[in-house]
Amino acid sequence: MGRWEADAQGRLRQAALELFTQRGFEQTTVADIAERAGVTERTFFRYFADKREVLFDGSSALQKAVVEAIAASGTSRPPLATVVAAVASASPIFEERREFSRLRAAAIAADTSLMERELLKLATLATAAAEALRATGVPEPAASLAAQSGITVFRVGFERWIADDSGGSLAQHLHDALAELKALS
Amino acid sequence: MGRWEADAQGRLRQAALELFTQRGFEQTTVADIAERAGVTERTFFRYFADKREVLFDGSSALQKAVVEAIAASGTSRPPLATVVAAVASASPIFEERREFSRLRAAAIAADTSLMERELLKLATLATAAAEALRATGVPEPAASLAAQSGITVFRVGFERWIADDSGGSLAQHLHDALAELKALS
DNA sequence: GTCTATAGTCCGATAGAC
DNA sequence: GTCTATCGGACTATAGAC
Repeated sequence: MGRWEADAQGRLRQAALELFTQRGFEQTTVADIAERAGVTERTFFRYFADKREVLFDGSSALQKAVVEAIAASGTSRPPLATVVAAVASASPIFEERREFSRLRAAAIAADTSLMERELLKLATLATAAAEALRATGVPEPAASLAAQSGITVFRVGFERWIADDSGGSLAQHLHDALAELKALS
Repeated sequence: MGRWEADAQGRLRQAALELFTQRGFEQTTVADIAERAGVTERTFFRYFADKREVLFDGSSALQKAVVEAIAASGTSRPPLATVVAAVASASPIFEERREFSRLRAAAIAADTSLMERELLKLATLATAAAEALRATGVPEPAASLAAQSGITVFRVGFERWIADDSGGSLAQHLHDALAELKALS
């Protein structure tokens, strides 16, 4: 064991979420976060490219899971159902951390610049999903439309899961949102 | 007329697009833009809340047009078709400025932080469209799903219109993208 | 680990239009 | 005089350079 406490990255993430929740994103400086985590400002920027990124370092794992699920799904289902099923297969990532997910979503909803970053991550996820669909033989523009619509289902289903106090699962809310979207056409 | 050249805001917008196109968003400072427009940095921030916003001050006009078109459309059509028709009715905003639209889209595609702002504006537009749909009696979650899917159709149709050198109209590309999305379900 | 450029805010000052 | 647009300078935090 070294001179420093272990898992500086995890402590920074936790400190940031607490401070953003208490006093808001703008009222929190990187120096505040670093101090609470017991490191210097410089160390914060070693782990996170910018101040917002501290709430988003899990998004690459989600993207990896979704892309792999699409690649493994074959061509049996229609592409929109494939994308939603891929997201649903990754839903334990959120179900296991419901309170964290709730606090994180509240912090993002309260700050416009965090919302921008959230939308960028979701758009990047949609682009990766579209590429995975094309690799299974889905042509454009169907691949992009299915991928972006699948992410729309995720956004709406996720929002309702966060707001649902009756214990419904994220997977169930995703399923319901997909059915609603299909009913629109 | 006065001491100053007229339309400082328009000159700033034009100067910004030229500089972003030539050397990129990050390599352009606000001082550069202000200098080219013949004003000071301080004046730039009187017109635009931040450096990115200089490319987005038309978005409120688009949102107003879309919301009014939805409100005027009644309940005859299904909600997804209503949203796409509302966006299509605003398409002259872009058709009349195709070269500007193309340069602006290229600048946004080349810079991540401009893409974040673009996504935020589109999400805000979708939220406003959903509220307009609810006002015509469409319940949730159908209103949010139809609004976000309508914006997805806009994104895909717009991208193909920009890339289309054969003279197809934006309205036609929106119509085609909607048909493709319906075929996915 | 220090140093610096840029974004963005705040206060006030000034010059012309009406 | 009042209103509006511009300008000047000091200031903080982010973020990258050295």
